[in-house]
Amino acid sequence: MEYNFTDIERKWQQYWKENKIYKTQIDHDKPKQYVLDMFPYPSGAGLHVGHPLGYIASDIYARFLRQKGFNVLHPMGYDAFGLPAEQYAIQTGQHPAITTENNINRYREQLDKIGFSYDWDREVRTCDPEYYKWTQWTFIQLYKHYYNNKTQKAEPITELISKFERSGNLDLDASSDSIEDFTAVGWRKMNEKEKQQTLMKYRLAYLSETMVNWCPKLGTVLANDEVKEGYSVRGGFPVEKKKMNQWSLRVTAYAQRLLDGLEKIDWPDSLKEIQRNWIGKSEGATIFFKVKGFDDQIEVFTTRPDTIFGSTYMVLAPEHELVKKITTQQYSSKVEKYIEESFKRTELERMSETKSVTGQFTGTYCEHPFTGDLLPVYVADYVLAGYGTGAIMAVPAHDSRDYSFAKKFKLPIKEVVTGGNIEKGSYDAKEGTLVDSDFISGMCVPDAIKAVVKKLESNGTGKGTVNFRIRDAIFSRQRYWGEPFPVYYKDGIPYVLDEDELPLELPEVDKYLPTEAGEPPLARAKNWKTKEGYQLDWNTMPGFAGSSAYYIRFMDPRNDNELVSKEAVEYWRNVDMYVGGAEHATGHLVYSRFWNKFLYDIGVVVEPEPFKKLINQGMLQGRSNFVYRVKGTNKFVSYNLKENYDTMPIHVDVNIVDNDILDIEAFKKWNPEYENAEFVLENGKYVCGWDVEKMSKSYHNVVNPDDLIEKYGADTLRLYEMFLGPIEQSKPWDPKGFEGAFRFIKRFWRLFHDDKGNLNVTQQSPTKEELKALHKAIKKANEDIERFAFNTAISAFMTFLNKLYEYKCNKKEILEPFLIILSPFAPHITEELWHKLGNRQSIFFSEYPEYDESYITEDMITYPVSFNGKTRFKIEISADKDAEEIEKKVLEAEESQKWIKDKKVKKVIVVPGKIVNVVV
RNA sequence: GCGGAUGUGGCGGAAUUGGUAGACGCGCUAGACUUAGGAUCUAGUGCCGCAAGGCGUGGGGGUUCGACUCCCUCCAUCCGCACCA
Repeated sequence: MEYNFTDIERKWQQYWKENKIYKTQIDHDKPKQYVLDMFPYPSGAGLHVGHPLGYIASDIYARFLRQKGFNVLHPMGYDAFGLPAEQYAIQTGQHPAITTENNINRYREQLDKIGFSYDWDREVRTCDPEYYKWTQWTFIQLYKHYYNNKTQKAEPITELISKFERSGNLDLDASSDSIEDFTAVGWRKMNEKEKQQTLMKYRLAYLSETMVNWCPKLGTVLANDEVKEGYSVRGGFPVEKKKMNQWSLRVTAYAQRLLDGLEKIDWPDSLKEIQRNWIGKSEGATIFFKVKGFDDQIEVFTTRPDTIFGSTYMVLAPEHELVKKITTQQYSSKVEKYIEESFKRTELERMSETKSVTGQFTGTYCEHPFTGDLLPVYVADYVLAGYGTGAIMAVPAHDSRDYSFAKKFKLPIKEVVTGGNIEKGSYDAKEGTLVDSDFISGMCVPDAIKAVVKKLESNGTGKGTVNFRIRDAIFSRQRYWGEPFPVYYKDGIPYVLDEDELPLELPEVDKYLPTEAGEPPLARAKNWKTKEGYQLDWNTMPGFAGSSAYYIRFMDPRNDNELVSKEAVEYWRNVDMYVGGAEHATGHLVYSRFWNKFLYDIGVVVEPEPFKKLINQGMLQGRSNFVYRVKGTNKFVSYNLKENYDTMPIHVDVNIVDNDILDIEAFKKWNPEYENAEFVLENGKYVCGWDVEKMSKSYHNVVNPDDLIEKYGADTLRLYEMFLGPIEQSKPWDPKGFEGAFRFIKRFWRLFHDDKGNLNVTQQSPTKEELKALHKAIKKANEDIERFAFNTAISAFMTFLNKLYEYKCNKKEILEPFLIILSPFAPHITEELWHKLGNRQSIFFSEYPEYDESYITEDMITYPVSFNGKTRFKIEISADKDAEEIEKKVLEAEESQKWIKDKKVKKVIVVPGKIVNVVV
């Protein structure tokens, strides 16, 4: 009898569900482990085989840890707000809640078939009011806090107010928008509106008029991480800059802590590096340059204060606030024209024209703070408004961009650091000696930097500064399908709702489109007002709002009184193992770290970092097949004959190709165009070409997990996905290799049965050899699961199974532990056999077998003997022999003579237990 | 341009600390059972060579008794960032 996986898998999935095998509760007697997958956005396309890769890995890990005695939290939910459901709603009028619900049900069905060990009682959906109540709650807390740089944490805005009342903002060091100094008297003189406007500049969630990424096609603004190379990540639509009044989160306040925290977490280096670049810390100096003829100063940021004596002109970004003010009459029309043109150019054009430099002289000059020389001030869009101060001191000799600008506008180039050739190009390296630089001449670059900063600070013309590239996250979206802001407007001033009014539920609208006036969809909602009649905010929150704290909510998902109870958060603390794709490096993984740090500051969570260890699963690529059509005909040539014809390759559905042999009949039916196709065969077969590509419908190489489960079963799918290779690597899906995993499952089943399909397991005591094989497998499985190397663990199981066939072993004492160590990988077949052997409880309540070293140690060791590093023969030597005896044995051996012959033995290296190397 | 990663049979990959390179699986070859098999089992399978033997972890160089592993250098591929001052 063959293994009937369909019935057996269904049976146990049912059993696990009914008996709530995976239900998890706080248990103070057991150590906890929190194993989490990045929860999916439930798309309409369903899961393909690449999707569950990480879920399978974490599931194996979670099951393993349970058997090792840990209390494991392993939940799953849905990141359910988002654009695709809303776009679909715009097209069809179907409410996004319905689309989302349908997609979730489909996902759930697919997930269930794979046999995951999630505690579904903890499921959360970000679009559920019970859930987003706490997203809104956190927003309110962000609104009610500011960041105190002195204490390096978020503090209540009420404390800020009392500081203002005491001494204005004079001795305050807080993260804020640019703001003028005011005294306590000044504060008291402000009216309500002015006070609110002032506070807004300090809040961690704040409303401000800023340059945003506006995507007209999506009708919304986007955060920086949602834009890539001038296009929206979702949808790929062009994005432009626009000034708008928007909510933002003051992520920049946490920049240093976000950077420092990376040191303490176990994440892939590449991912940490991406975050470091994103945060973009650079140390340097801000320097003030007096503008001649004005009271104003231009503040610049530079990482190379040492090159200050090489500065020959100044540049302001077109958006810089001083540009208009300081431009002389003579140049004003030219400057205005330049600014206008540069605004017209989209980000995209600006980027594609990297090489050509543009700019315009303003007619004004600045004074050099040390020499008093006059430097011309230009406006040019190679200087970005959003970075540093939006102004630079140009040092053409030591900055390649300044160099090409200087060349174009015939500005002087003055070398101040040795090592380059300024005739040919700029010398940007931080190595060399300062020259022609007054008090720093003769110093090396690092010393010169320090000396200049010191001087700037002592004469008040500048100071040492740290600058970050990371920007505050824009938090408003002009879309329907997201969390409404718990915000209303009174006399044009925003206020947040009381916490007991949450959740503020998403209202119904007649259309999911902006209004005629261009207002967001929520402006369509009837009576979108507080009970006092104040207008509620029309924006909704972005995708990362709901995903920033879902791992916290999983700890206590049904708590209606708080985001998470003290008891739950103190027990589960944070995620021990987080598995997901690297594409979230600058989005979700930055925001949730920020969100967590804020919640940490206000005492909601107890760990400064949300995800202790993180593993990125690689992508599963598709393996595409091709047929070769003779150009201009309906004739197809087999792969190895195609050189004789003028052909073009055409993607063919991988489902009608087996082992690269085309099913010709299926091909004819596949597309009516090919119904009468002719074929040039080799050996009576049509051989297809192949290539590894992205898995995509248009390449006809998508593999669907449901089809595979139907044909081979979930255990085979799980096993094969893990066997393919290291989890973090991208690798192609080989449909043929899949059958190897299936063979293993079938062979495993047969080990327990006789030819007639009856259970056939004996009570005999195992031999030494059998025990050795078992304990080797236990050891290997243990080590490999711990380092997430599931592919090698599976090959150890295969080796073990091969051994048992060799020994013809069907002894319970060996097979039962084998079931347990295989069960995290193949839960269904092992559960079935476990029960067949007479066990009553689920195999997942059994204890992981203990590995015993004594079974593995060998009496005899086979030493490879090499001569000059080349292995020549092997020799068996008793394990208790010491190096001297081994050397003697080896040299006496007959085979040795052949390699020594007349040569002299110079040296013999013996590594006991490993190898022998003879140098002749 | 900057930063990171990866290069091992026909293919996916293994070698955890410098110690038998190619485990395990796919594919392939031959055979057994079979009406048949795309089921199962047995044997073989890095390359060259009849063999002895030689060559072999992207290329070149180095350290070492010994290098996929460490160092230098070059090449290729992938990913991230990109006028970031």
